[in-house]
This record gives sequence, structure tokens and C-alpha cells, in this order.
Amino acid sequence: MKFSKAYEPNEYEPDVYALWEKSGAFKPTQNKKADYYTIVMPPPNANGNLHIGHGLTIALEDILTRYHRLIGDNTWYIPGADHAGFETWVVYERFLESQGKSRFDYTRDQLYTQVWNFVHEQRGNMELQLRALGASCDWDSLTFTLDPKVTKTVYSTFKKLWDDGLIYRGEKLVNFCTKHQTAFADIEVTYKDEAGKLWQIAYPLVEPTEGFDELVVATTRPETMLGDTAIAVNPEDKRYQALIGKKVQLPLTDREIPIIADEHADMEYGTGVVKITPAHDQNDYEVGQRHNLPMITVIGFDGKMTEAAGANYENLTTEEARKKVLKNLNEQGLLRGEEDIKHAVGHCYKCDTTIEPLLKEQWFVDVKPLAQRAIKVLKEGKIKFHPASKKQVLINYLEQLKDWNISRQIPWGIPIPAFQNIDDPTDWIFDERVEQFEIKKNGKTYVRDEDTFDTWFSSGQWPYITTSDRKEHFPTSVMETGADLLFQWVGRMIMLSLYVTNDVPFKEVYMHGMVLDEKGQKMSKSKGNVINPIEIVSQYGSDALRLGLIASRSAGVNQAFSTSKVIASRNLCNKLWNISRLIQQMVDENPKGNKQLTIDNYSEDWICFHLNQANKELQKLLASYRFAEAGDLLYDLIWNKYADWFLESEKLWKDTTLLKSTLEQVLIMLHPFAPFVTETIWQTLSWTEGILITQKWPELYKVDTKRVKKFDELKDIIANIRSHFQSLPGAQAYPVAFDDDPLVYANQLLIQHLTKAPSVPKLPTEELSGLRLAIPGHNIYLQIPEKVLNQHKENLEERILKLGQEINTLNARLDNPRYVEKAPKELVEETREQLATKQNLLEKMKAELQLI
RNA sequence: GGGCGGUUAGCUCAGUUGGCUAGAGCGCGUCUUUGACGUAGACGAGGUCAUAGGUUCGAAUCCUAUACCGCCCACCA
Repeated sequence: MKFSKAYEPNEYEPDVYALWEKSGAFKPTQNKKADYYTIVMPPPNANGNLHIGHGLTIALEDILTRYHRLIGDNTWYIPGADHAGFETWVVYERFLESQGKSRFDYTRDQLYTQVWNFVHEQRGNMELQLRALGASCDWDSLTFTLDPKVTKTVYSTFKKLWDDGLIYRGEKLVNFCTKHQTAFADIEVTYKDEAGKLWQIAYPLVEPTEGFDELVVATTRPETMLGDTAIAVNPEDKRYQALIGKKVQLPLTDREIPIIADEHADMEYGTGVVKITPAHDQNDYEVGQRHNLPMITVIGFDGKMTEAAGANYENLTTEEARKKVLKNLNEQGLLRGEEDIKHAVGHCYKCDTTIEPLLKEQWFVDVKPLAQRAIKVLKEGKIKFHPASKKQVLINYLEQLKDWNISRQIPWGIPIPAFQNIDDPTDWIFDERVEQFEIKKNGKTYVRDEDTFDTWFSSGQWPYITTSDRKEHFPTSVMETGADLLFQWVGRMIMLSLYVTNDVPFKEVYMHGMVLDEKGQKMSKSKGNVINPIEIVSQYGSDALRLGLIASRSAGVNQAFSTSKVIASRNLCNKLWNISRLIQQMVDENPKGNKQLTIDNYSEDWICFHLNQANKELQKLLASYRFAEAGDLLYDLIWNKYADWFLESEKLWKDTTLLKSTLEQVLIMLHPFAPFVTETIWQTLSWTEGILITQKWPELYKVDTKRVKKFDELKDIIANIRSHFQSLPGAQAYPVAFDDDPLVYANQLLIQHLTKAPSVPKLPTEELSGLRLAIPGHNIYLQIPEKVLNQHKENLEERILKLGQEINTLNARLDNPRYVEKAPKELVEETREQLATKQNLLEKMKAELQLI
């Protein structure tokens, strides 16, 4: 292969990925002496396309993976594919609708098979996209969330919970979406503030007492009054003491309901009297439990009023029923007012339908013991969080967690392995023969529960399921995922893992924020601002996307996508490509690696020093998940140090041995971040062997720091000269003269080369004239004509003024006895040195001014 | 109501335990066809670090308060 003029990512990326995959580099090594490093990929939706958030996830996880592979760990990055129960079901149901069909046209088993085929037709697409992003994961270990090993574990966990009495079937209020016909966990409901109305309704007392003949309650949902089974006042409320235990006539019905005392009633709010509808409100349900109230379901799963709502209202939608109830109440003179208010209303996160709290028999997990254990482990610091603040947030959540409804009325998912006795609805048994609709046991006939598990019940067990074939990789090293999944996924993984394995699922958690659009808005299909990562890859290359995504991004913080960062990254890749191209040319010209012998090639010590620094710093940054800083560091190393100074200098020295070795180091260190371009270069260079992905992380160079300082000094001189050449009137180069100055003398060529000075003559001190550079320790003059010099005078005066101010600042600091006493000695010493340097400089500048 | 985060250059953002002249990318200005790269090179302009107090020898960094922006949780009869 040859180096073309510009790096064209699309020409090389697919082949490079295939090379890796074929080489077996993605498989974990089995070195007993090495550490184990394991990342489980949050499984992307099997039949979906990757979005930009996946781009970030893969970038972060793959950087860690490749880095740990390079440092020699037994590294295992486990890919996954999610059946995404509800998500996929929604897509499929939409498809059914478009065919003029509905879920009710098929049995559950038929539906399951249909979706299975639907998903498998599309599957593979997502996996190709992961490859395009460069994920160096072990494809042989790919786990689909419906694989037998998953369901097997899920069933055994369910059984264990069942046997431990932590699973129960209960009729409780669940969050029900009447469109999707399924219940949700509390966490899945999206609350929105909406404008609503608060209506006051009078409930007449059956027997007027103590001057009361009615009680007024307030409600935002008048239609639910048909299901009221009590009204409540606060036990402390003096106004209503005498009424407790009496009855009111429930308007629009023929029922009489009791007045009860319960703390739920807030004396301060409204009239202090609250209606109780246990079947349709979470708080009321709890009141109902405390007082053994009957529960009357007036809204059905179809979202329409039931028979129990009365003949007048049956089959009306809740909205129609609300209007009619209000109208009827008004006719009876029982409507006492209405008020505009704002209140939060729960919505289905997929279709936005208002969530109805409805009574339903479901499987629940008693989470208290699980949560307690998780809290304990978190408090003990067994899992490290990035950002650290998320730990406490999770603890707070776990402390108030209510029992977890794990039943979903969706055909697409893992069937719940429970069967019900057809003769005794309370008799449920556990059995794994879920492929059968009906089973016989002990002479009794049992029918399978139609429901499936909440996706999070299975994905909550992901870390120990996916690593079950290589147990030494559990607990995994780090769980990297979106900050929005803290509760529903991270929390559940911790609880279930402790329960099942007695161990934490991972040692660290890194949570990334959302990738927003360029304007900082959340991306959504409806807004049309979605950025497709694969399009970015084809436009700028996979490496550019990775580097662009991690730039300026810190843990847990939402951050806008920035095309300019992607472009800057693309340019970096091209820069590195051209660096390699130049070095290859030099190597071709001088294949034996002979170097021109010189003792003054300080740039070589200097670059080795900075490569060492970068090497150490990168390890630190990656250990603390500071990806953005690591990216910056590499950008600066490659561009500002390696190319602009080292390589420019090396055009003189041409030490191809060092050029090769330093380039290799650069390629290895950048490889985790930009795998494609670095590997492509590795494959293109004439002397490299094998594949880059499995190289060893570089050793440090031996460096003479005195020589490094020499080059820093030279850099200063060169930068100073360049700056003058640019800013002097006419912006042109002049000869650079010096006297007895060993550093400059030895580097005449370099200075000339890097400043474009026409010549760099050595002269006797008395012959030096022109503009003197304000560099302490050196007598260097730019030989410029007198006219130009005068114009320069003003600049100089300005600088002297500024320098004087800086000296004042330092003086003030040193004049402060407390500073000298209390600040660290090195720091004080440093200040003194600075002061001396600056004073020295000031004197020289003043002298220079006088010369002019 | 409870909690979390943010406010630093024109824009997007870094800035680890307080300590060099507060940084980067993009953008902007001037100059440059140099043994690779114009997706480039050189030089440069640009910041009262939201505000007000406090702690400290020293604060973008720690504390308190305020303002504005964003997010999460709970509640809203």
C-alpha cells in the first residue's frame, strides 16, 4: 500500500475491521498473570438502527477496551442485542395496524413467532453498524436477550425469588396504557405538567349533623367519583370531628359512602375533605387498604367506563363521562365551582396516552430486601461512580422504591413461567414449560400466564448472564451507559446481582450524558433534528466521529453534538496520515536508518520527553475516565509537538530509527481513540509488522532533561524571532546575528530552517546591532534597518510597561510576609526566580530601548 | 416540596486535591505555494471566570447568599 495525499477513511475502514475480526484480536486472551478487563455492552435494540448516543457509548467503551488490550489485560468486550420488548412491540403493532390487523386477530404464540421473524429479518443491520463504529467486541459472545441462556437464568431467578417469598401476585393499581394495553413500572411513566381544572363537588350528608348538610370535595377527575367508596377528613381536623363515621350520599348513584378519618386528607388544602377512589388513584388505594374499603372499578382497560359506573355512563370514554358527570352534577346543583390549576399527569412514554391507574392482577417483586442490600453495598463504596454524585442519587431512589411490577401484557418478551389452576384462580405454580399453553400436574390442569417479563427484569441480570461462560470475568470492570438508565437499569442490575450472585455486577459505573443536537436541543424524530452516526461516519470517518463525540464531554453531562469537533478530528487523522507519509518517504530514502551524527539534536530528547509525559498522563486520564482530556492531550501531542516541532526539526536530522520508533508510539497511544486510521497507517508503513490492535503499550524513553530544556530554550528563541518577523513593519525576515553563544551556534541551521531567516551569522559582540531579542542569557540581534527599528520602539515601550506591572504583582506577593511564611517553599522559590527573570528581562529591554 | 447539575473567549466547552501569564477546538485578523499535510504552516486579537459577601498568604476552584438556565424525584383530592 502507498500513502495517498489525503486520508480517505471510507476506502480503508471496512477492510481494517475485517482484518481485526479475522485475526481473532477481539477474543479475550487467557494470560493467567494478567488482569481481567471486562465490559458488557448495553445491548442495542436488535431490529433498530443505532443512534448518536450509541456512537458515544461505543466510542467510550471501545477506547477502554482497546487501551486495556494494549496494556496486556485479558480484555473482553461483550456485544449484545436487545429484543427490546415494548419498543419492538410498538413498532410491530404499528406494522400490524398498517396491514389493517390488530393484536386481537392472533394468539399470543402466533404473535410471538411473527415478531421473532420480523426482528430476525432486520437483525444484522445493527451489528453492521457497530462494526462501522469500530467496536472491538467479541462477536462469538454476542448475546441476544431471548437466547436460551438468558431465559434459563431469568427463570431460575424468578424461581428463587418465588421460593424466597419475594414474588407475589397481587391486585394492585398499575400504570396502564389503554392504547398499548399494558402496564408499566412506575419509572416508565412520564409526568408532564398540564393545565387542568379543579372542580368542587358537594356530597350531601345522609343525616345532617352539627349544622352540616353536605361536604364539598375537590377533584381534577370528576368521572372517578362514580367509583368513590368513602370520603376522608384528617383525624386532627376539628371542623369535622363529629362527622367521622357518618355517611354521605354519593351523587349520581344510589350508594351511601362513609366519612372516614385518614391522614391523607390535608387540612390546609381546599375544604380539607377528599374523595376516596381506591380503584383509580394511588393514594386513595392506600387509604382504601388502611380502611378496608371496597374498590369499585369504573374505568376499564379499554379506557371506557364500566358497567359499575352506572347505566348512564357505561361505555363512555373517560372524557365523555367527565362532561356528562359535570353536567348532571350541575343540574342537581351539586357543582360548587371550578378553578384552573396546573398538575402533573402521567403519560405513556411511547404514545403519550394518559396513563390510567387501574386495578390489575400482576406479578410483583418485593424489592425492599433487594434494595436494602444494594444500599448497603453502595454506602460501603463497593461500586465507584462517575460522576460520583450519581451514587447518592441512586441511594435516594432505592430508599423509597416501591414494589416492582414485572408483568407486561405484551406478547413480545420472555414469557412468565407461571401457570394458573383452571379450577382455582388462587393456585399458581412455577413451571418452565412456557411453550405449552396448558399443562397437567398432580391431576390438575394449569394454564399459562399470558404475560411477559418487564425487559428490565432480564436485562437487569445482564452482567452475570453474559459472562457465565468465563466466570473469571465477573464482576465486570465497568458498566458504561446513559445517565438516564441509572434507576431502571443500573439500580436493578445491582439489586439482582447481589441477590443472585452475592457479588456486585461491576466495580465501576460510568454514565454519559445525552448527545444533544448542535443547538443543545434533545434529539427526536418529531423535531427532525436526529443525527445519524452512520452518516457522520461516511462523511468524516469513524475515527473523526469518535474523537468528535468525546471532545469536551464529561461524565453525566448532556452535551451538544459539534460538527466542528468532528471536522477538527477528521483533520487530525489526516494530519497523522501525512506525518506518516513524510516519515515513510524519509525511510524510503534512507532505509538503513543511518542518522546524521550530531550532538545538538535536542528536539529528539524533547519529543521523547513529551511522549513519556503523554504515556503516563494518558494512563492516569483513562483510569479516571477523563476521555475529553485524553483526546486533547493526544491532539496537542501529535499536532503541536510531534508535527510542528519534532518533525520540522527532524527534516534536518533525519534519524529514521527514531522517527520510526516515535511514530509507532504515537500510533499505539492514539489507537484506542482512532483505531481505523492508526491501523491503516500501521498496515501501510513498510517496516511495521503484525497488527496494531494487539501491539504492546509503549515503554518510556530514557531522557536527559537537561537536553529537553535546551530545546525549550531554542523554541523560545525561534518563537520570538518568528513573532518579530511577523510583527515588524513589512513582515519580512532578517538575518539573525549572535555572538559567543554555544546553543545558537550549534543550532544555526535549525534556527534558519524554522524561522526562514536569510542567515544566522556569528559576530563579535561589538559588531552586533539591530533589534535585540529580549531573551535572558542570549545576545541575539535581528539585523534590521534603523527605520524599521524606530517603528519597533513603540511596541517595546508597551511591553516594558506590561512587564513592569507583572513585576509589581510578584513583588507584592513576596513582600507579604505571610505568603513567604505559609506558602510551600518551592512555590516561594519559584516566585523569586520568576521575579529575577522578569527583572533581568526588564533591564535588558530598557537597555535595548536606550540603544535605539 | 426535595435533590442534582450548570453559568469561564464570538460559539461549543475543558480546567483532578486552592498555587506559573485561566486553556482547547471552531470562528475572527495578518502573512505564507517551505521535502508530508491548504483537511496546511507562521503570527496575532479576544476573558471584571454570573453577582454579592466570606475563608485564605493566595480563589475560576472552598463556604454562604442571590439571580438566571437545565435535569431528576415526589406530590398536587
